[in-house]
Amino acid sequence: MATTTRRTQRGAPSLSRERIIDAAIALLDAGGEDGLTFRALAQALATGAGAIYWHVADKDDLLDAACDAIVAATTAAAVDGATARARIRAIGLGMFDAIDAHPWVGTELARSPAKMPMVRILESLGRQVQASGVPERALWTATSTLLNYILGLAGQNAANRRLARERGLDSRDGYLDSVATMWAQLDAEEYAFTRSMGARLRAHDDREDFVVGIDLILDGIGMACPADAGGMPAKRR
Amino acid sequence: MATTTRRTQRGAPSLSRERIIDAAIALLDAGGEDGLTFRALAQALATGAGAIYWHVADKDDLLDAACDAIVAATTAAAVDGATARARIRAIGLGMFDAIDAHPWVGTELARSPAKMPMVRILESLGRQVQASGVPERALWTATSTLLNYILGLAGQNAANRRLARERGLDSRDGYLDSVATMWAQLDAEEYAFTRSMGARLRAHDDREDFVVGIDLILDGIGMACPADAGGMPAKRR
DNA sequence: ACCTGAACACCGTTCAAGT
DNA sequence: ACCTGAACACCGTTCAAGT
Repeated sequence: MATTTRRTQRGAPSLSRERIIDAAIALLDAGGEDGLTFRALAQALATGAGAIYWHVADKDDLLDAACDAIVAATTAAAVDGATARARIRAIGLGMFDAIDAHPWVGTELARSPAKMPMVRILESLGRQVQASGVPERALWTATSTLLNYILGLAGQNAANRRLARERGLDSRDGYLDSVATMWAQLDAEEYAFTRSMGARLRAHDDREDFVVGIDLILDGIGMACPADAGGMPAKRR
Repeated sequence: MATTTRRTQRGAPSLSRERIIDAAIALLDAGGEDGLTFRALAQALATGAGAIYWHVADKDDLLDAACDAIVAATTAAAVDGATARARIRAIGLGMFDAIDAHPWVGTELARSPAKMPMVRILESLGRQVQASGVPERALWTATSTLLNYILGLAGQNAANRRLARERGLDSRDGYLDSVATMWAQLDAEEYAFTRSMGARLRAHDDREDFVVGIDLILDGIGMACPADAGGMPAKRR
């Protein structure tokens, strides 16, 4: 930020929790989870490593705060949609895109349940599931199934991005290709199903498949599908 | 193993990939992901840290192999069930119990997609989804939705166990209690849904909820429910 | 109150040297 | 072929000392 220099001139504290979190996010985006180091952070902020500990408890605290900054912005933005179903899709897609832009968020979500980021997602989803008319006793199961699905996919996406980066395969296609090739070398009998999915793996669109999965769970919950006439669950897709 | 001593006496190689993996699993079970260290491993095997690198590429390789040993045993054991639906439940529960016994497996699965452990689960699930009569074009989505749900829950369970351990809360109840207490302190309006789920959180049974989630997804897939007369998807639970 | 930066106790990994 | 263990290049975290 250009304002930082001026602020420092005036003698106001040069460091703040917010500046530290912003710098941490920048490092994480640039270099993945390995990119965030107290030494790198200190250098980026032109300070000593120890100074950071005045504003932040430890690395876990910093990671949580960075993750929460992304998740809070995402859940706050995902409010569009005419129906509850559409709004649930929007929340899911918001998380998908956020993790696409910041893969480390997917890893961090898997590491820190029961913290604020998770509560935000739970609250957003739960409200919409409730609004859709799911009966009281099914609310918890329905919402946590959705949440676990989203988290599972988030973790996988994050890990895939990390592996692609480590192997120097920048393009998503190159990475999927290498996985499909590995699948093709599996035993033909023992891994018949996996092998048969190779073509699908190469061709598939993560984001599209993600929404189909959400819809499938919503069907299972028994939530009315807007395309349906009578509001009964869709039978097949 | 008792035979190890004898083997060493005969001058056969004292170290093997298998022995290393077994020792790694023991360390991971005893001390979580932090418990596995090349130094601790070397000490447990009464050898030098460098010797391990003759049998194992690096820590990632070791972690993958340890994870795969657990997952392979789990998928191989989960073959029971009269219907495809029952067999899918068995696979899911097998993974649930394996991660309950070895929480680090949940973390590792989130870290290494497209490796053998994941392929094993994908294959087991996919075969049963296929056997249940899900149409060809829906196979990929149905299977990967199930897989992502299982992985998401696996990761959360693993993280919860790790946090409970770190905070010294051995009992599961104590940990859930601390989370529920945190939820109760949230803003009453902004987090109305989460707060309303506090009682459910304290009372719920992870394992039972897990199966309900699987059933819910299977309903969404449109898989026949054995309890149903006509084989149509259940409408409500 | 806030910052500095050297120091501590660890890591994973490598590698010359041994057998 | 297999093992040893010291050494290297890192970590997160602490803490006396400064302003």
